Amino acid sequence: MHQYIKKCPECGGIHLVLNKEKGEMICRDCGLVIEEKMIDFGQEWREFDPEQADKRRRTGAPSTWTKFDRGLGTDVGQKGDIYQLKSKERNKFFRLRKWQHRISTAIERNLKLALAELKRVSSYLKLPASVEEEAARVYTLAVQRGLVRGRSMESVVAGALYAACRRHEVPRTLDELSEASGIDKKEIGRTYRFITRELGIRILPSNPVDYIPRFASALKLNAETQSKAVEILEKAQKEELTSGRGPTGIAAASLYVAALINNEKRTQREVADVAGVTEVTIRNRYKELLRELDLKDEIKKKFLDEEE
DNA sequence: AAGACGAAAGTGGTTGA
DNA sequence: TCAACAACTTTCGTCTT
Repeated sequence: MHQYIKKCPECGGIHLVLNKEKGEMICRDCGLVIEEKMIDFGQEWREFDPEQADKRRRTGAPSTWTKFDRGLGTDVGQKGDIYQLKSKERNKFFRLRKWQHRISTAIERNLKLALAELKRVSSYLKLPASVEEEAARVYTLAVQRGLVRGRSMESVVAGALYAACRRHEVPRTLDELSEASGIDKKEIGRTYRFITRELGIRILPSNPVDYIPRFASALKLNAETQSKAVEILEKAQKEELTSGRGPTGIAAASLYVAALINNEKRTQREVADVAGVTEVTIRNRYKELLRELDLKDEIKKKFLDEEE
């Protein structure tokens, strides 16, 4: 995925994300899909010898994880043709059908419900289709491995969504997921950790920069301030101020400082609210930022400018 | 009166024995 | 499995605008 600094026509956010798999440009702020028709004709794999070519080439109907059977359902014959068979064969068919029924109903019924819930939550959060798809995939795997047993379906859905968001660098906080799904934050965190561990999904630590656009637009800060915040954030990362700290706190502090510098002052309270952290955390990060980066000068300069 | 600041105690999660 | 630990929160009193 590559990130473009480009303005979103819908919400004015500056971060558009190109998703090559789906050929979409997605706005991280509002989830607007900008160029759905963009097509990547390239292969994502390379062939070095015929054996690999055999393994890697494939084709078939497009399949999707957001349908409970990935749009590839098969039923053991229902129609009249089975009555042409001898009774022995017929019994076999009935047996197969019964088995298929047993296996599939449990999982399928669960999936149908779960995917409906998943759709609900993801549209509430305005998540792009690619994330929804990813979450559906994760959930399906979880069901097949029996990881849902003992956990509520909803919490696993929420956990899958959270994981999908992180992977696609469209992070939502646990609080937001919690609000959208009505599941306790802790519960989501727990199932999230559980299913990612069990399924061996690797997730990069979330990057504070990813939060900037959304917070900024929630605070109605202009694009300049956003860029400033990103700039500050990058400096902070160089100084290793970011490791170990909660990404939202750092993002919030950078925005707060950037807003000060750009004469778009917001109170700590306002920033804290949209970022889902407390004022205290912002203050701590903000102090560190001032101390470690030479932002003091910039703020001083700003005041000098005002006096003129 | 509202916002900013900082100290102190509490909470939940991670880590390492 | 338990204790130490860091990050973050809550709460509250004080200072500044």
